[in-house]
Amino acid sequence: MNKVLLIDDEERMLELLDLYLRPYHYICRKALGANEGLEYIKEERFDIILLDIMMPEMDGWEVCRKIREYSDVPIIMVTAREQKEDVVKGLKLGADDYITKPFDEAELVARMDAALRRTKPVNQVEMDGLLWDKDQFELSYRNQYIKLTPKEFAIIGLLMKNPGRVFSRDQLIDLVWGIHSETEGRTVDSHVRNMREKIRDVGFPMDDYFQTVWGVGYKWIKK
Amino acid sequence: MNKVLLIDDEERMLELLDLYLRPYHYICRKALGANEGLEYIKEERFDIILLDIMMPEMDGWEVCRKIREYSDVPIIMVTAREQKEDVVKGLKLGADDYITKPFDEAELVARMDAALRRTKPVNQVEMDGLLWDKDQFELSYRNQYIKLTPKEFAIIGLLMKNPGRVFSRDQLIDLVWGIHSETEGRTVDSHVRNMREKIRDVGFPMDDYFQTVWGVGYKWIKK
DNA sequence: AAAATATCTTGAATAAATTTTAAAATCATG
DNA sequence: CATGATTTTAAAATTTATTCAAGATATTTT
Repeated sequence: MNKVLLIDDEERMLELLDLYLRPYHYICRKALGANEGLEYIKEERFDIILLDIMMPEMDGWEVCRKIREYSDVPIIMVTAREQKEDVVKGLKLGADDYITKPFDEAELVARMDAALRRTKPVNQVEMDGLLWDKDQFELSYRNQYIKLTPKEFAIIGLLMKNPGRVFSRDQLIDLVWGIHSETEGRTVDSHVRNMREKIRDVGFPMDDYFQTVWGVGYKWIKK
Repeated sequence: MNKVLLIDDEERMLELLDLYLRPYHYICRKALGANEGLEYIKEERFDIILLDIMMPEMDGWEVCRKIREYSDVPIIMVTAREQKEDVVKGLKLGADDYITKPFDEAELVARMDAALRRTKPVNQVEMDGLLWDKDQFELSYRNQYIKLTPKEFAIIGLLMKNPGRVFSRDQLIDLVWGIHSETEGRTVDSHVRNMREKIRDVGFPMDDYFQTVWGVGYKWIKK
């Protein structure tokens, strides 16, 4: 879940954005106007900010500049389609991207995701109690620590970060070992075997999540 | 939305390209220099790469060659107007196109669009609720997963991607098995039979879509 | 620097699933 | 209704995955 701050002078627009984002991995706080927005920012930490450009109290660029004085939080500017040109110039002032009204829901979410991704690498993934934490080099399930080797840890991390996607053995070797590796496919199976055992041992339903895709590779199920 | 990787040794150029592309259907990741670029490629999948030719660490062609060792992602080379000649030779090394500085915004986008169109494979098709997804190696109907074998999956994918077109058994063998296959036509029937059963079982009206063209082959109906 | 330990890689045996084949039954078409 | 094409069926052949053990590498400890 990511915390979004919406800043706009129109109540209606705040409602609309909130409604759009609710079904996704975003939780909105609504600020009516620039000043209220700046207040919130001082008190609370946000993952991303959606900021209207045309506001009466203070224009969006001014707000953007103020935020940038003390924070690198990603900012996406919101503008009417017609003012596109101005924005391209304005982006140099520190915003990360912009989006035009009326919104395309998919585009909005895609741009927000992208902005987040640019600023925040994925170092943690959690799935039904199984927690992968890159910073600590630790995989754990309900507070039980699972001791993995580096290869095992990298493989499961890659899969968990990309649920649903199948990786062939060759792809895994490229991504985990590096593209110049001479290691052959069967080696992956060995690591997979050891990893499966270790993770099953702590009671995690490994087979419901980590699956062999016959003739293709392995994948982590998207729930 | 398409993910672009920009590789250049000048911060300024990265910013400029990013600004140009933002208003379009492109999201940029900026890599300062060849090594950083290669790092990103290892970690992330991109739809297209914009690669500067003149870089200190490693020249663009070298980077291009390295990428081509394991990926078919479209690559567009970026060069100063004066070095045009060299480029034409160099394109043989695996790049898809090139563009000269200073940029014409429209041309840049047009060339990128064209490169994508040429190389971007279709990885998803949907027909009346039946979804074929190559990345996930999954066929599903109304959230029911249909377990297919690799051959079955390839056959139905090919047909669904080419609705209305009839494929003879020989054509299917060439396209799915590869042109050097010795497999004979009757084998296709076997796979077709198994596939039909599996897909009917989840309630999809298979026979309305997948049809035998008597004396010729099989086709997927175009709606 | 040597020894101890852990990890990685490989090959071979076994198990599992898919692919192919062949033959019988069915079907579509003139 | 005769003919050739398709579908069905079942079993054999082949391919792919898993497991296991042992040797090679790499890392840590002494």
